[in-house]
Amino acid sequence: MGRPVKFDKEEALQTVVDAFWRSGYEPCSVKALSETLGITRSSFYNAFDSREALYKKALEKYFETAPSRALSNATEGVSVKALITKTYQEICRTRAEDNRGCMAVNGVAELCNTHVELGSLLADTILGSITDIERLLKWGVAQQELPTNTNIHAVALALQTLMIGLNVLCKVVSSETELWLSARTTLEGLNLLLEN
Amino acid sequence: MGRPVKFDKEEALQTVVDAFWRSGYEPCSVKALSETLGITRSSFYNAFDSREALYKKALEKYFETAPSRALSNATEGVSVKALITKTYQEICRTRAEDNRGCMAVNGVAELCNTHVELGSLLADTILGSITDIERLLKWGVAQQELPTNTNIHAVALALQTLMIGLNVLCKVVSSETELWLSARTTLEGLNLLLEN
DNA sequence: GATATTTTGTTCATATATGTACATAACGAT
DNA sequence: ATCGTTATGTACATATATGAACAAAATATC
Repeated sequence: MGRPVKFDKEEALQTVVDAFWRSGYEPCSVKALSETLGITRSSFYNAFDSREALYKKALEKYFETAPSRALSNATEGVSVKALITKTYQEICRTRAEDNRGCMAVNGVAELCNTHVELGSLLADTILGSITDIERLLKWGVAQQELPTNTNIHAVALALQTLMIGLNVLCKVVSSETELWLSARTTLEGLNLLLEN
Repeated sequence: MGRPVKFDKEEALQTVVDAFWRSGYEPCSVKALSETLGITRSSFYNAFDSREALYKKALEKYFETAPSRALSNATEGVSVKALITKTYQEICRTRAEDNRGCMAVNGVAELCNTHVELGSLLADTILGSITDIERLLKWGVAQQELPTNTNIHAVALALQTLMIGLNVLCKVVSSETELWLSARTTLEGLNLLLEN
């Protein structure tokens, strides 16, 4: 059944994730990506329908290991404060290592005003993340970990804003300690800090 | 003497600010900018040394009217809490109007990993902003508006992170009410909210 | 080993992008 | 009106970028 592909498609996708993540969408031309992968543009177009489609696939793959998945994948019953504290610590740790920030946040900043299709896709991921945080906070109220009068939506917005801020700040402030100082201060103010 | 310039340079610079601000650095090629300005590339290169140099000038002009200048230009004696509250309200208001965010924050997200020169310039503006906020908070402590044990650096980092977060979030959440809900919640937690 | 199938390599066509070079145009000054 | 000066318009050279078209290569199946 036809000539076999010369390169590992999964490995290539990971390479592409790293490229989009670090450099953004526009700097990664089909030519540049193809050269990075060591394939011709011809093979590129054959393997991945288009650069836009590939970016979408890369974004999905990115989310498989993004620190924020801990908030989305949480199950009812966990300590909400502990989970939030740990997740933001993890964000600070990983973002301080490299300084690429979050691929989705980078994408929002780069594309929301220039690329209709990807811009709204990225916007939706942020909105979805806010919804996930709201779900988590509701559990926290239900299990009496958080005050009954907690403004779920307001706190979720504040948490998402914090996450976005950290993911951009890490490009300027590369110390994990400094990033965590920022996050910790905000979380404490929101009464969501619970270090073990 | 010599042939007079055909276009208003100040007006052109403002147009360029808007273009860089909305679309980012890379999408604004010399060709695109020249066409927007209605001049030839020849005139462009003659008027502005390079695209990079023009971006720097545009960034300066941007800061002349950025909402955050209120924090940098503040003089000793003002109510720190009131100023901070008002400034963040103003940020939410203006960012909700258009959804361009902050030109510097956009630039950090886009360029810090791809453009050494502009990347570090933009990073420095963010670091400078943190210093400005620290100065303000010190006044607040000195005039006993803020507690003596205030961790100046930590709160400044948190405020800067909030500002960055809002300036990206506004590309996704275009309601002033929602943005302010996020900002208000964080400021309240930091004990910096003082609405009049 | 001939064939169908799929990837790969090459070429074509076209548009963008940058920077330079040089001729021309439009002014002020003498 | 000529000259120096500066902006502008045009042209040149080169590199990037995209997408399609088509030939060539490499496999599985028969």
